[in-house]
Amino acid sequence: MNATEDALTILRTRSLSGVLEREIEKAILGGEIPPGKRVNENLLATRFGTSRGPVREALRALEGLGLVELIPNRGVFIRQPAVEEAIEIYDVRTVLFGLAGKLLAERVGDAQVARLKEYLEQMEEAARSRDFDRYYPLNLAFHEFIIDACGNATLAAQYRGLVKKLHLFRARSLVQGGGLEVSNSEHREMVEAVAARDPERAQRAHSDHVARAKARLLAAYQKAEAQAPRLTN
Amino acid sequence: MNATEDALTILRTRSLSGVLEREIEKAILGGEIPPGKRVNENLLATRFGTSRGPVREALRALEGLGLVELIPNRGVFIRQPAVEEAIEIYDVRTVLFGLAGKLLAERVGDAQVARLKEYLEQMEEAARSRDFDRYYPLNLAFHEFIIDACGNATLAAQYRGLVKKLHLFRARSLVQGGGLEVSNSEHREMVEAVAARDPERAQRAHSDHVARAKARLLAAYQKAEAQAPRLTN
DNA sequence: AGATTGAAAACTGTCAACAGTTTGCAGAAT
DNA sequence: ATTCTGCAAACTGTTGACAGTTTTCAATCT
Repeated sequence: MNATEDALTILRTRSLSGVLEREIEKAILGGEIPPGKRVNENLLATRFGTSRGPVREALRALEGLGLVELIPNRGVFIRQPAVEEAIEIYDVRTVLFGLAGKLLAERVGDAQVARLKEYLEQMEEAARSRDFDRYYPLNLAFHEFIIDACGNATLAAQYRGLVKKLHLFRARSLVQGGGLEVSNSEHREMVEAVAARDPERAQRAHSDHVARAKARLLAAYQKAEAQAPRLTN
Repeated sequence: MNATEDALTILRTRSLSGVLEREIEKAILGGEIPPGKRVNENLLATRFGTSRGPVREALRALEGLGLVELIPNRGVFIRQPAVEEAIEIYDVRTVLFGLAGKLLAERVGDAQVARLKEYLEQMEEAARSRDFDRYYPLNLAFHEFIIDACGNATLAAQYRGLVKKLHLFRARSLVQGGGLEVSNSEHREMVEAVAARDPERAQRAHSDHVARAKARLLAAYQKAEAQAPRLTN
Protein backbone atom coordinates (compact mmCIF):
# COMPACT_ATOMS: atom_id res chain seq x y z
CA MET A 1 0.00 0.00 0.00
CA ASN A 2 2.78 2.32 0.88
CA ALA A 3 4.45 1.85 -2.45
CA THR A 4 1.33 2.41 -4.53
CA GLU A 5 0.34 5.41 -2.45
CA ASP A 6 3.78 6.88 -3.01
CA ALA A 7 3.61 6.21 -6.71
CA LEU A 8 0.20 7.81 -6.90
CA THR A 9 1.11 10.96 -5.04
CA ILE A 10 4.28 11.23 -7.05
CA LEU A 11 2.42 10.92 -10.32
CA ARG A 12 -0.27 13.31 -9.24
CA THR A 13 2.10 16.01 -8.08
CA ARG A 14 4.82 15.30 -10.59
CA SER A 15 5.80 17.61 -13.36
CA LEU A 16 9.38 17.05 -14.28
CA SER A 17 10.17 20.73 -14.24
CA GLY A 18 8.73 21.02 -10.74
CA VAL A 19 11.06 18.35 -9.46
CA LEU A 20 13.93 19.91 -11.37
CA GLU A 21 13.15 23.28 -9.83
CA ARG A 22 13.49 21.91 -6.30
CA GLU A 23 16.57 19.91 -7.22
CA ILE A 24 18.35 22.81 -8.90
CA GLU A 25 17.39 25.09 -6.05
CA LYS A 26 18.96 22.61 -3.67
CA ALA A 27 22.13 22.56 -5.75
CA ILE A 28 22.27 26.35 -5.75
CA LEU A 29 21.52 26.87 -2.06
CA GLY A 30 23.87 24.02 -1.19
CA GLY A 31 26.62 25.99 -2.84
CA GLU A 32 27.21 23.33 -5.46
CA ILE A 33 26.99 25.98 -8.14
CA PRO A 34 28.88 29.00 -6.83
CA PRO A 35 27.18 32.44 -6.91
CA GLY A 36 28.01 34.51 -9.95
CA LYS A 37 28.67 31.42 -12.03
CA ARG A 38 26.72 30.60 -15.15
CA VAL A 39 24.42 27.63 -15.04
CA ASN A 40 24.97 25.20 -17.90
CA GLU A 41 21.63 23.96 -19.21
CA ASN A 42 23.12 20.97 -21.02
CA LEU A 43 25.02 19.86 -17.95
CA LEU A 44 21.91 19.99 -15.79
CA ALA A 45 19.85 18.22 -18.43
CA THR A 46 22.26 15.31 -18.77
CA ARG A 47 22.76 15.19 -15.02
CA PHE A 48 19.06 14.70 -14.40
CA GLY A 49 18.52 12.59 -17.50
CA THR A 50 16.10 14.95 -19.20
CA SER A 51 16.16 17.31 -22.14
CA ARG A 52 16.79 21.02 -21.88
CA GLY A 53 13.14 22.01 -22.05
CA PRO A 54 12.16 21.18 -18.48
CA VAL A 55 15.48 22.54 -17.23
CA ARG A 56 14.78 25.89 -18.86
CA GLU A 57 11.29 25.95 -17.34
CA ALA A 58 12.71 25.25 -13.90
CA LEU A 59 15.27 28.00 -14.33
CA ARG A 60 12.59 30.47 -15.33
CA ALA A 61 10.73 29.62 -12.14
CA LEU A 62 13.91 30.13 -10.10
CA GLU A 63 14.37 33.49 -11.77
CA GLY A 64 10.99 34.49 -10.38
CA LEU A 65 12.18 33.50 -6.94
CA GLY A 66 15.13 35.81 -7.36
CA LEU A 67 17.72 33.07 -7.02
CA VAL A 68 19.10 33.37 -10.54
CA GLU A 69 19.37 36.11 -13.12
CA LEU A 70 18.65 35.64 -16.79
CA ILE A 71 20.86 37.46 -19.30
CA PRO A 72 19.74 37.06 -22.93
CA ASN A 73 21.95 34.89 -25.08
CA ARG A 74 24.39 34.38 -22.24
CA GLY A 75 22.47 32.21 -19.89
CA VAL A 76 21.31 32.22 -16.30
CA PHE A 77 23.66 33.26 -13.51
CA ILE A 78 23.44 32.54 -9.82
CA ARG A 79 22.49 35.79 -8.14
CA GLN A 80 24.93 37.32 -5.73
CA PRO A 81 23.25 39.84 -3.44
CA ALA A 82 25.36 42.77 -2.34
CA VAL A 83 25.29 44.03 1.24
CA GLU A 84 22.76 46.64 0.23
CA GLU A 85 20.33 43.96 -0.86
CA ALA A 86 20.91 41.95 2.29
CA ILE A 87 19.99 45.06 4.27
CA GLU A 88 16.87 45.54 2.17
CA ILE A 89 15.90 41.95 2.82
CA TYR A 90 16.42 42.32 6.54
CA ASP A 91 14.23 45.41 6.64
CA VAL A 92 11.41 43.59 4.89
CA ARG A 93 11.89 40.49 7.02
CA THR A 94 11.63 42.69 10.09
CA VAL A 95 8.11 43.84 9.36
CA LEU A 96 7.02 40.45 8.01
CA PHE A 97 8.20 38.61 11.09
CA GLY A 98 6.62 41.28 13.27
CA LEU A 99 3.32 40.66 11.52
CA ALA A 100 3.76 36.93 12.04
CA GLY A 101 4.19 37.53 15.77
CA LYS A 102 1.10 39.73 15.90
CA LEU A 103 -1.07 37.26 14.00
CA LEU A 104 0.24 34.38 16.09
CA ALA A 105 -0.61 36.14 19.35
CA GLU A 106 -4.13 36.69 18.05
CA ARG A 107 -4.85 33.07 17.23
CA VAL A 108 -2.42 30.91 19.18
CA GLY A 109 -3.71 27.85 21.02
CA ASP A 110 -2.47 26.34 24.24
CA ALA A 111 -0.81 23.44 22.46
CA GLN A 112 1.13 25.81 20.25
CA VAL A 113 2.29 27.85 23.22
CA ALA A 114 3.53 24.61 24.77
CA ARG A 115 5.47 23.81 21.61
CA LEU A 116 7.04 27.26 21.59
CA LYS A 117 8.14 26.91 25.21
CA GLU A 118 9.56 23.51 24.39
CA TYR A 119 11.66 24.96 21.60
CA LEU A 120 12.75 27.72 23.94
CA GLU A 121 13.95 25.33 26.64
CA GLN A 122 15.83 23.14 24.20
CA MET A 123 17.52 26.17 22.70
CA GLU A 124 18.43 27.51 26.11
CA GLU A 125 19.96 24.20 27.03
CA ALA A 126 21.93 24.09 23.80
CA ALA A 127 23.05 27.67 24.41
CA ARG A 128 24.17 26.88 27.96
CA SER A 129 26.36 24.03 26.73
CA ARG A 130 27.58 26.10 23.79
CA ASP A 131 26.37 23.34 21.47
CA PHE A 132 26.02 25.33 18.29
CA ASP A 133 25.42 22.29 16.09
CA ARG A 134 22.37 21.50 18.13
CA TYR A 135 21.27 25.12 18.52
CA TYR A 136 21.21 25.99 14.84
CA PRO A 137 18.56 23.54 13.57
CA LEU A 138 16.44 24.23 16.65
CA ASN A 139 16.59 27.93 15.94
CA LEU A 140 15.58 27.30 12.35
CA ALA A 141 12.67 25.07 13.33
CA PHE A 142 11.53 27.60 15.94
CA HIS A 143 11.28 30.37 13.37
CA GLU A 144 9.65 28.07 10.82
CA PHE A 145 7.08 27.08 13.40
CA ILE A 146 6.14 30.69 14.04
CA ILE A 147 5.88 31.47 10.33
CA ASP A 148 3.62 28.48 9.77
CA ALA A 149 1.54 28.90 12.90
CA CYS A 150 0.68 32.53 12.23
CA GLY A 151 -1.79 31.28 9.64
CA ASN A 152 -0.94 33.65 6.79
CA ALA A 153 0.28 31.58 3.84
CA THR A 154 1.06 34.66 1.76
CA LEU A 155 3.33 35.95 4.48
CA ALA A 156 4.97 32.54 4.87
CA ALA A 157 5.72 32.29 1.16
CA GLN A 158 7.23 35.76 1.00
CA TYR A 159 9.26 35.21 4.15
CA ARG A 160 10.69 31.93 2.91
CA GLY A 161 11.64 33.52 -0.39
CA LEU A 162 13.58 36.21 1.42
CA VAL A 163 15.43 33.69 3.57
CA LYS A 164 16.43 31.76 0.46
CA LYS A 165 17.79 34.89 -1.18
CA LEU A 166 19.74 35.65 1.95
CA HIS A 167 21.44 32.28 1.62
CA LEU A 168 23.11 33.58 -1.55
CA PHE A 169 24.63 36.51 0.31
CA ARG A 170 28.34 35.97 0.02
CA ALA A 171 29.04 36.77 3.63
CA ARG A 172 26.20 34.70 4.95
CA SER A 173 28.49 33.11 7.49
CA LEU A 174 28.23 36.43 9.28
CA VAL A 175 24.47 36.03 9.56
CA GLN A 176 25.08 33.79 12.52
CA GLY A 177 27.09 36.47 14.30
CA GLY A 178 25.70 37.53 17.61
CA GLY A 179 25.96 34.70 20.07
CA LEU A 180 23.43 32.27 21.34
CA GLU A 181 22.46 33.82 24.66
CA VAL A 182 21.65 37.25 23.28
CA SER A 183 19.41 35.83 20.63
CA ASN A 184 17.74 33.53 23.10
CA SER A 185 16.72 36.27 25.50
CA GLU A 186 14.92 37.82 22.54
CA HIS A 187 13.25 34.49 21.85
CA ARG A 188 12.02 34.39 25.42
CA GLU A 189 10.39 37.78 25.11
CA MET A 190 8.75 36.71 21.86
CA VAL A 191 7.26 33.59 23.39
CA GLU A 192 6.11 35.39 26.50
CA ALA A 193 4.32 38.05 24.46
CA VAL A 194 2.60 35.38 22.38
CA ALA A 195 1.69 33.34 25.46
CA ALA A 196 0.18 36.50 26.97
CA ARG A 197 -1.91 36.86 23.80
CA ASP A 198 -0.66 40.41 23.46
CA PRO A 199 -0.53 41.08 19.69
CA GLU A 200 1.10 44.49 19.92
CA ARG A 201 3.83 43.31 22.26
CA ALA A 202 4.37 40.19 20.19
CA GLN A 203 4.69 42.24 17.01
CA ARG A 204 7.29 44.46 18.62
CA ALA A 205 9.20 41.52 20.08
CA HIS A 206 9.29 39.65 16.78
CA SER A 207 10.27 42.60 14.63
CA ASP A 208 12.87 43.74 17.16
CA HIS A 209 14.39 40.29 17.00
CA VAL A 210 15.04 40.55 13.27
CA ALA A 211 16.06 44.19 13.50
CA ARG A 212 18.72 43.25 16.06
CA ALA A 213 19.86 40.38 13.87
CA LYS A 214 20.31 42.92 11.08
CA ALA A 215 22.35 45.14 13.40
CA ARG A 216 24.50 42.18 14.41
CA LEU A 217 25.06 41.25 10.77
CA LEU A 218 26.04 44.81 9.91
CA ALA A 219 28.47 45.03 12.80
CA ALA A 220 30.07 41.71 11.89
CA TYR A 221 30.22 42.70 8.25
CA GLN A 222 31.92 46.01 8.88
CA LYS A 223 34.39 44.30 11.15
CA ALA A 224 35.16 41.69 8.50
CA GLU A 225 35.41 44.38 5.87
CA ALA A 226 38.02 46.20 7.93
CA GLN A 227 40.05 43.03 8.25
CA ALA A 228 39.68 41.75 4.70
CA PRO A 229 38.39 44.47 2.38
CA ARG A 230 38.49 42.08 -0.54
CA LEU A 231 35.34 40.45 0.76
CA THR A 232 33.27 43.45 -0.14
CA ASN A 233 34.13 43.75 -3.81
CA MET B 1 18.95 57.24 -34.38
CA ASN B 2 15.76 56.62 -32.51
CA ALA B 3 15.02 53.53 -34.53
CA THR B 4 18.47 52.00 -34.18
CA GLU B 5 18.55 52.77 -30.50
CA ASP B 6 15.19 51.14 -30.09
CA ALA B 7 16.27 48.11 -32.05
CA LEU B 8 19.42 47.80 -29.98
CA THR B 9 17.71 48.05 -26.64
CA ILE B 10 15.07 45.65 -27.83
CA LEU B 11 17.63 43.13 -28.93
CA ARG B 12 19.68 43.51 -25.80
CA THR B 13 16.79 43.10 -23.41
CA ARG B 14 14.82 40.74 -25.58
CA SER B 15 14.09 37.17 -24.74
CA LEU B 16 10.91 36.10 -26.37
CA SER B 17 9.65 34.46 -23.22
CA GLY B 18 10.22 37.67 -21.29
CA VAL B 19 8.05 39.61 -23.71
CA LEU B 20 5.49 36.84 -23.67
CA GLU B 21 5.44 36.91 -19.90
CA ARG B 22 4.53 40.60 -19.82
CA GLU B 23 2.04 40.19 -22.63
CA ILE B 24 0.28 37.21 -21.09
CA GLU B 25 0.27 38.96 -17.72
CA LYS B 26 -1.42 41.91 -19.35
CA ALA B 27 -4.02 39.61 -20.89
CA ILE B 28 -4.68 38.01 -17.52
CA LEU B 29 -4.85 41.21 -15.48
CA GLY B 30 -6.88 42.85 -18.21
CA GLY B 31 -9.49 40.16 -17.68
CA GLU B 32 -9.11 38.85 -21.20
CA ILE B 33 -8.67 35.36 -19.81
CA PRO B 34 -11.19 35.01 -17.00
CA PRO B 35 -10.03 33.72 -13.58
CA GLY B 36 -10.47 30.00 -13.08
CA LYS B 37 -10.23 29.35 -16.82
CA ARG B 38 -7.55 27.16 -18.31
CA VAL B 39 -4.93 28.83 -20.47
CA ASN B 40 -4.50 27.19 -23.83
CA GLU B 41 -0.82 27.01 -24.76
CA ASN B 42 -1.44 26.44 -28.45
CA LEU B 43 -3.78 29.38 -28.66
CA LEU B 44 -1.28 31.72 -27.05
CA ALA B 45 1.53 30.39 -29.21
CA THR B 46 -0.32 30.95 -32.48
CA ARG B 47 -1.59 34.29 -31.25
CA PHE B 48 1.92 35.57 -30.65
CA GLY B 49 3.40 33.74 -33.62
CA THR B 50 5.78 31.57 -31.63
CA SER B 51 6.04 27.95 -30.66
CA ARG B 52 4.86 26.54 -27.35
CA GLY B 53 8.30 26.47 -25.75
CA PRO B 54 8.56 30.18 -24.92
CA VAL B 55 4.90 30.25 -23.92
CA ARG B 56 5.49 27.49 -21.40
CA GLU B 57 8.50 29.31 -19.99
CA ALA B 58 6.48 32.50 -19.60
CA LEU B 59 3.71 30.58 -17.86
CA ARG B 60 6.17 29.04 -15.42
CA ALA B 61 7.39 32.53 -14.58
CA LEU B 62 3.81 33.69 -14.02
CA GLU B 63 3.26 30.72 -11.76
CA GLY B 64 6.08 32.00 -9.59
CA LEU B 65 4.32 35.36 -9.41
CA GLY B 66 1.24 33.58 -8.14
CA LEU B 67 -0.96 34.70 -11.03
CA VAL B 68 -1.58 31.21 -12.41
CA GLU B 69 -1.67 27.72 -11.00
CA LEU B 70 -0.12 24.73 -12.69
CA ILE B 71 -1.95 21.40 -12.48
CA PRO B 72 -0.02 18.47 -13.96
CA ASN B 73 -1.38 17.14 -17.23
CA ARG B 74 -4.27 19.55 -17.13
CA GLY B 75 -2.62 22.84 -17.78
CA VAL B 76 -2.31 26.23 -16.14
CA PHE B 77 -5.31 27.94 -14.65
CA ILE B 78 -5.79 31.59 -13.80
CA ARG B 79 -5.71 31.85 -10.04
CA GLN B 80 -8.79 33.04 -8.26
CA PRO B 81 -8.01 34.26 -4.75
CA ALA B 82 -10.69 33.71 -2.14
CA VAL B 83 -11.58 36.43 0.37
CA GLU B 84 -9.29 34.76 2.86
CA GLU B 85 -6.34 35.26 0.58
CA ALA B 86 -7.29 38.84 -0.13
CA ILE B 87 -7.28 39.44 3.62
CA GLU B 88 -3.87 37.80 3.92
CA ILE B 89 -2.56 40.03 1.17
CA TYR B 90 -3.94 43.15 2.82
CA ASP B 91 -2.28 42.23 6.10
CA VAL B 92 1.08 41.82 4.40
CA ARG B 93 0.59 44.97 2.36
CA THR B 94 -0.16 46.83 5.55
CA VAL B 95 3.25 46.20 7.07
CA LEU B 96 5.07 46.56 3.74
CA PHE B 97 3.52 49.93 3.04
CA GLY B 98 4.20 50.99 6.60
CA LEU B 99 7.85 50.15 6.09
CA ALA B 100 7.84 52.12 2.85
CA GLY B 101 6.53 55.14 4.72
CA LYS B 102 9.16 54.79 7.41
CA LEU B 103 12.03 54.43 4.94
CA LEU B 104 10.71 57.33 2.88
CA ALA B 105 10.57 59.62 5.89
CA GLU B 106 14.18 58.73 6.65
CA ARG B 107 15.54 59.61 3.24
CA VAL B 108 13.08 61.91 1.51
CA GLY B 109 14.36 65.03 -0.26
CA ASP B 110 12.64 68.37 -0.64
CA ALA B 111 11.84 67.76 -4.28
CA GLN B 112 10.12 64.48 -3.43
CA VAL B 113 8.08 66.15 -0.71
CA ALA B 114 6.98 68.71 -3.29
CA ARG B 115 5.92 65.93 -5.64
CA LEU B 116 3.93 64.25 -2.89
CA LYS B 117 2.11 67.48 -2.06
CA GLU B 118 1.40 67.97 -5.74
CA TYR B 119 -0.23 64.55 -5.96
CA LEU B 120 -2.19 65.34 -2.83
CA GLU B 121 -3.60 68.57 -4.20
CA GLN B 122 -4.58 67.03 -7.51
CA MET B 123 -6.30 64.17 -5.71
CA GLU B 124 -8.12 66.54 -3.41
CA GLU B 125 -9.33 68.52 -6.36
CA ALA B 126 -10.52 65.41 -8.13
CA ALA B 127 -12.23 64.28 -4.94
CA ARG B 128 -13.99 67.64 -4.52
CA SER B 129 -15.41 67.40 -8.01
CA ARG B 130 -16.23 63.71 -7.55
CA ASP B 131 -14.18 62.97 -10.65
CA PHE B 132 -13.42 59.33 -10.01
CA ASP B 133 -11.95 58.71 -13.45
CA ARG B 134 -9.33 61.31 -12.71
CA TYR B 135 -8.86 60.32 -9.08
CA TYR B 136 -8.11 56.65 -9.69
CA PRO B 137 -4.93 56.94 -11.81
CA LEU B 138 -3.65 59.72 -9.55
CA ASN B 139 -4.16 57.53 -6.52
CA LEU B 140 -2.30 54.71 -8.25
CA ALA B 141 0.62 56.94 -9.25
CA PHE B 142 0.77 58.38 -5.73
CA HIS B 143 1.20 54.96 -4.16
CA GLU B 144 3.65 53.87 -6.86
CA PHE B 145 5.72 56.97 -6.19
CA ILE B 146 5.97 56.17 -2.51
CA ILE B 147 6.93 52.56 -3.17
CA ASP B 148 9.66 53.62 -5.58
CA ALA B 149 10.92 56.55 -3.56
CA CYS B 150 11.38 54.56 -0.37
CA GLY B 151 14.53 53.10 -1.92
CA ASN B 152 13.98 49.44 -1.09
CA ALA B 153 13.74 47.49 -4.34
CA THR B 154 13.02 44.23 -2.55
CA LEU B 155 10.03 45.81 -0.84
CA ALA B 156 8.86 47.35 -4.11
CA ALA B 157 8.98 44.01 -5.92
CA GLN B 158 7.05 42.22 -3.20
CA TYR B 159 4.48 44.98 -2.93
CA ARG B 160 3.86 45.04 -6.66
CA GLY B 161 3.43 41.28 -6.70
CA LEU B 162 0.78 41.51 -4.01
CA VAL B 163 -1.12 44.23 -5.85
CA LYS B 164 -1.14 42.12 -9.00
CA LYS B 165 -2.54 39.14 -7.13
CA LEU B 166 -5.21 41.35 -5.67
CA HIS B 167 -6.31 42.22 -9.17
CA LEU B 168 -7.42 38.61 -9.60
CA PHE B 169 -9.71 38.82 -6.60
CA ARG B 170 -13.16 38.28 -8.00
CA ALA B 171 -14.73 41.07 -6.00
CA ARG B 172 -11.98 43.52 -6.77
CA SER B 173 -14.51 46.13 -7.68
CA LEU B 174 -15.11 46.37 -3.96
CA VAL B 175 -11.48 47.31 -3.40
CA GLN B 176 -12.44 50.82 -4.37
CA GLY B 177 -15.11 50.95 -1.73
CA GLY B 178 -14.67 53.72 0.79
CA GLY B 179 -15.06 57.02 -0.89
CA LEU B 180 -12.55 59.53 -2.04
CA GLU B 181 -12.57 62.03 0.80
CA VAL B 182 -11.96 59.49 3.56
CA SER B 183 -9.01 58.03 1.73
CA ASN B 184 -7.62 61.45 1.00
CA SER B 185 -7.55 62.62 4.60
CA GLU B 186 -5.38 59.59 5.24
CA HIS B 187 -3.14 60.59 2.36
CA ARG B 188 -2.72 64.00 3.92
CA GLU B 189 -1.55 62.55 7.20
CA MET B 190 0.91 60.30 5.33
CA VAL B 191 2.43 63.19 3.43
CA GLU B 192 2.61 65.39 6.50
CA ALA B 193 4.40 62.71 8.48
CA VAL B 194 6.89 62.19 5.66
CA ALA B 195 7.39 65.93 5.23
CA ALA B 196 8.07 66.18 8.96
CA ARG B 197 10.74 63.49 8.53
CA ASP B 198 9.10 61.53 11.32
CA PRO B 199 9.71 57.84 10.44
CA GLU B 200 7.61 56.39 13.23
CA ARG B 201 4.62 58.60 12.51
CA ALA B 202 4.99 57.96 8.77
CA GLN B 203 5.09 54.22 9.30
CA ARG B 204 1.92 54.34 11.36
CA ALA B 205 0.17 56.63 8.87
CA HIS B 206 1.06 54.43 5.92
CA SER B 207 0.18 51.13 7.52
CA ASP B 208 -3.04 52.55 8.95
CA HIS B 209 -4.01 53.65 5.47
CA VAL B 210 -3.84 50.10 4.12
CA ALA B 211 -5.38 48.63 7.25
CA ARG B 212 -8.37 50.94 6.82
CA ALA B 213 -8.60 50.01 3.15
CA LYS B 214 -8.79 46.39 4.27
CA ALA B 215 -11.57 47.24 6.70
CA ARG B 216 -13.45 49.10 3.97
CA LEU B 217 -13.07 46.12 1.62
CA LEU B 218 -14.33 43.72 4.26
CA ALA B 219 -17.32 45.88 5.05
CA ALA B 220 -18.21 46.22 1.37
CA TYR B 221 -17.69 42.51 0.83
CA GLN B 222 -19.94 41.44 3.67
CA LYS B 223 -22.58 43.85 2.50
CA ALA B 224 -22.38 42.47 -1.05
CA GLU B 225 -22.44 38.94 0.31
CA ALA B 226 -25.65 39.65 2.17
CA GLN B 227 -27.25 40.97 -1.01
CA ALA B 228 -25.93 38.36 -3.43
CA PRO B 229 -24.53 35.33 -1.59
CA ARG B 230 -23.63 33.66 -4.87
CA LEU B 231 -20.66 35.99 -5.20
CA THR B 232 -18.88 34.28 -2.35
CA ASN B 233 -18.93 30.69 -3.61
C1' DA C 1 56.09 39.77 -25.88
C1' DG C 2 51.56 41.66 -26.52
C1' DA C 3 47.64 42.86 -29.14
C1' DT C 4 44.52 41.52 -32.92
C1' DT C 5 41.97 38.90 -35.93
C1' DG C 6 39.37 34.99 -37.45
C1' DA C 7 37.64 30.55 -37.19
C1' DA C 8 35.97 26.70 -34.44
C1' DA C 9 33.64 25.09 -30.43
C1' DA C 10 30.17 25.69 -26.96
C1' DC C 11 26.03 27.27 -25.66
C1' DT C 12 21.50 29.54 -25.77
C1' DG C 13 16.95 30.41 -28.23
C1' DT C 14 13.45 28.39 -30.79
C1' DC C 15 10.91 25.12 -33.20
C1' DA C 16 8.34 21.04 -34.89
C1' DA C 17 7.17 16.44 -33.91
C1' DC C 18 6.00 12.55 -30.96
C1' DA C 19 4.20 10.23 -26.72
C1' DG C 20 0.99 10.09 -23.05
C1' DT C 21 -2.92 11.97 -20.65
C1' DT C 22 -7.22 14.19 -20.24
C1' DT C 23 -11.58 15.60 -22.02
C1' DG C 24 -15.67 15.36 -24.75
C1' DC C 25 -19.01 12.70 -27.07
C1' DA C 26 -21.58 9.11 -29.18
C1' DG C 27 -23.50 4.70 -28.69
C1' DA C 28 -24.83 0.80 -25.78
C1' DA C 29 -26.73 -1.06 -21.71
C1' DT C 30 -29.78 -0.67 -17.73
C1' DA D 1 -34.41 8.71 -19.49
C1' DT D 2 -30.09 7.87 -17.32
C1' DT D 3 -25.83 5.87 -16.54
C1' DC D 4 -21.94 3.55 -18.30
C1' DT D 5 -18.40 2.37 -21.76
C1' DG D 6 -15.20 3.10 -25.23
C1' DC D 7 -13.40 5.76 -28.85
C1' DA D 8 -11.74 10.09 -30.93
C1' DA D 9 -10.18 14.66 -30.54
C1' DA D 10 -7.65 18.04 -27.96
C1' DC D 11 -4.12 19.19 -25.18
C1' DT D 12 -0.02 18.82 -22.22
C1' DG D 13 4.80 16.91 -21.40
C1' DT D 14 9.01 16.03 -23.40
C1' DT D 15 12.35 15.38 -26.74
C1' DG D 16 15.85 16.04 -30.45
C1' DA D 17 17.34 19.05 -33.94
C1' DC D 18 18.47 23.44 -36.06
C1' DA D 19 19.61 28.51 -36.14
C1' DG D 20 22.01 32.28 -34.17
C1' DT D 21 24.99 34.14 -30.66
C1' DT D 22 28.77 34.14 -27.53
C1' DT D 23 33.08 32.45 -26.02
C1' DT D 24 37.52 30.37 -26.62
C1' DC D 25 41.78 29.85 -28.66
C1' DA D 26 45.26 29.63 -31.99
C1' DA D 27 47.54 31.95 -35.69
C1' DT D 28 49.02 36.40 -37.30
C1' DC D 29 50.62 40.95 -37.06
C1' DT D 30 52.81 44.96 -34.63
